[in-house]
Order: sequence, then C-alpha cells, then structure tokens
Amino acid sequence: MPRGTTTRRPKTVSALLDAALDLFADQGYGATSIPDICERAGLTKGAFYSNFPNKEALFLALLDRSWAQRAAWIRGALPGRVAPDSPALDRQWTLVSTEFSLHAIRHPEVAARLVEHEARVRAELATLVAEALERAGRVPTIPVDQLARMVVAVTEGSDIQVLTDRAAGGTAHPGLGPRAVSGLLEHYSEPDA
Amino acid sequence: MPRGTTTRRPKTVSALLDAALDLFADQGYGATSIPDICERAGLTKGAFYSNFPNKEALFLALLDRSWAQRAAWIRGALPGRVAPDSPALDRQWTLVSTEFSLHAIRHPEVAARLVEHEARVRAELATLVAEALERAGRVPTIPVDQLARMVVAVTEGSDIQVLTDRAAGGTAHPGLGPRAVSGLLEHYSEPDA
DNA sequence: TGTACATCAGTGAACGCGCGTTCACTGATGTAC
DNA sequence: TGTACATCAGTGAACGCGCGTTCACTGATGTAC
Repeated sequence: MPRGTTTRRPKTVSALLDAALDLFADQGYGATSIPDICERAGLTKGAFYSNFPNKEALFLALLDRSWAQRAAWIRGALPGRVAPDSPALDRQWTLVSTEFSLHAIRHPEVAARLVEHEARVRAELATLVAEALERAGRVPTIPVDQLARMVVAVTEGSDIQVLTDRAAGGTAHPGLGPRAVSGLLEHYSEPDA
Repeated sequence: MPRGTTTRRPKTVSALLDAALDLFADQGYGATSIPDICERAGLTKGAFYSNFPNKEALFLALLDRSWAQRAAWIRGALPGRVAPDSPALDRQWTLVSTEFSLHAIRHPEVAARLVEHEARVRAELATLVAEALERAGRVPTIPVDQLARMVVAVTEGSDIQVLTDRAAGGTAHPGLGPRAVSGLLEHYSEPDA
C-alpha cells in the first residue's frame, strides 16, 4: 500500500520539465501553452495538474533544475583551464536563462530565488578566477566577486549578440566574448610583486 | 474628400505603440493580449486591426520606433563626454530590447532587421569610442567596431544583472558596468606613440 | 516468490472564459467649390 | 470663410477556437502477509 511518492512521479515531472525546456527555448515562455507541454511530454493535461498548480510553478521548478545542472556543468568543465574561459555557448540555456532573468525582473519573489542561484554559481566562478590568476602569477586589483560579475555580464551579453547575428545569417566572431573576458582579467590584476 | 492617410491615423498608431511599450515592459510580450493594449490606449480592438494585421506586426513597428528613438537619444546624450559612458540604465528599454533580441533569435527575419538597427547604432558608438580614445591620446589595438561590440555586450549584460539584483531588493553596485567598459577601453588601446 | 488490496498517479471528458479576428456600421476628416 | 459629401478611420457586436482548470474514473504501484 503506497504511503508516499511512487517512482512514477519523478519520471513524470522530469518529462514535463524536459518538454517545457525545449518549448520555452523554441517558442518562449509566454507562447508555450500547458497543452503544448503535455503533448510534447506524451502526457495528458491531468498529469500536469497532478504535479504543478500552474505554468508559473513549472517555470520555477525548471529554473531550479536548470541552475543545479548549470552549476554541476561549470564545476566539471572549468577546472584545469589556464583561464576561466566562458563555457561553450549553449543556445538553449542562453534563451531560457534570459527568460528567467526577465521574469525575475518583473516578479520580485522570483528575483530573490534567481539571485541566490546566481550568487552560488558566481562564488565558484570567483574561486576559479582567483586560482587562474594565481597560476599566472597575478593578483586581482578589485574584489574577485566583482571580477566574476563582470565576466558573467560580458559573457551573457556577448552570447545574445552572437545568437542574434547567427540567426540573421551573419558570421559573428564568437571569440569576442572570451577575448573581452581575458582582457578584463588582465586589466583588473597585476603581476604578483 | 480624403484621398490618403488622415492626421488621425498616426495618432492612433502612436497611442497603440505607447500602450504596447508600457505593457510589454511590465508583463512581457507573450503575456500581453491585444485587448490589453487597446484598453490601455483607450481604443477598441477594431482600431488595432485597422492598423496592424496582428501582434507581431505591432511588435516590429515598436522595434523600429524604439531603435530610432534610442539612436537619437544616444546621439544627443554622449557627445562631449570624456569616455563613452554607457547611457543611464533605462529599465523599460532594457526589458523590451531584450525581448526583441530573444524574439529575433527565434525568428530569422526579425533578426535581420534587429541586426541592421544594431549595426547602425554601433557604428555611431564606434565613432564616439574612437574620438574619446583620441582625446585621451590613445590608439585602439583592435578594430573599434570590436571594441564597440564589447562595450554593448558588457553594458547589456550588466544592466540585466543590476535590474535583477534590484528586483530582489539588493543594492547591486550599478557602477560595475561602466567600470568594466572603461577597463576594456584602456586594455585594448595604447598610448599614441 | 506470489498475491491481495489500499493508496497513489495519470486519464480524458467537460466547462466557461477570454482571446484573436471579422465586418456592417457610424462618425471624423478634409478637399472642392 | 462656409458647406457639401466622398473617402477614411475607428466602433462595437458577433463568432469560433483553444486555453486553463476541474473531477469522477481507471490503472499502476508497492507493502504486507
């Protein structure tokens, strides 16, 4: 006699989140309906309402899952690099994380949640930045957290630029972002005396 | 006997664009319905369909108008500055221009249009960057267009960061963006020999 | 290991609402005289 | 300057569709024995 959650439920939730991620990236959050998500997941609308009260709740669950994955990905991808290169441009992530940001700017409760995720990941990035500078025999001239903030800002801005140019059929040089990052790191550090 | 457009029409279009701008910034493009826009503009839905075939067309008209205004604003705001400071953070502009970008990434025809607007404005920005460097007795070590691209990327990325932090109740230092900009300009230029 | 059955989880039909869109109409516009 | 009237522009009612949401139900799950 099942007394708690069965093994079935987490699979359903995953399927819904996977479907939502694809659709939010392709069409945007606002343009995606709940029936869309259920159809893509191979489930009925009832399954959705059995797991989430509404689309907003799914969005938040997706935000949490995506950031957890992102954090793990960054942890795994960066160590050992000479400089903390910006991770490879991930079209899907750029699209949905930007929607997360817009949504957060419009909904303070969501903003708090997003800022928390960002701060956690940025702290790891700051450590990596510090280590990379140290290996290069340099010391930062501004707090590493500020340096990490700059790195994130320039990377996100440049990712959107690259994706837009690419969509327009252009051949935007994707190296500009990383180049700006290394420029910033060099400029805001100095040789260790 | 009116033979062409009357003076009434452009006023109606303006009212619709003004209403759409407010609502897109507040709620997002996807969450805003045509009835919403008409109500805010003090018009009926018929007025909307008399001027635009659908919401997408309004969005494109708003994109064109917004970029024209932005270009004029930048032209007027920047000259005379020592360094091409990033213009003041405009919440409404940041929100809708980011939505333009996301929409463009998903719709190639729109992307072409957006890239054209961006290229025009960036060309002016590049001129300003070149002038500012010259005044400071420096010469760029990479093409000024690339420098302008970096400036735009870091500014947009940092604007979103600031707005998110602010929405979360934080007191994010808005000076980080401009600081990153001046860092980049200094790093990618050298004293004129 | 096998089976009974209490509980959990997803099904699918149903519903009302609001959206996008159309169109016959009424009122506004502005030229001709 | 004033007025007639052809054309333009917005009104508002109407419509069908698909969305979000609910709920009685059927089938899946997994513990107890």
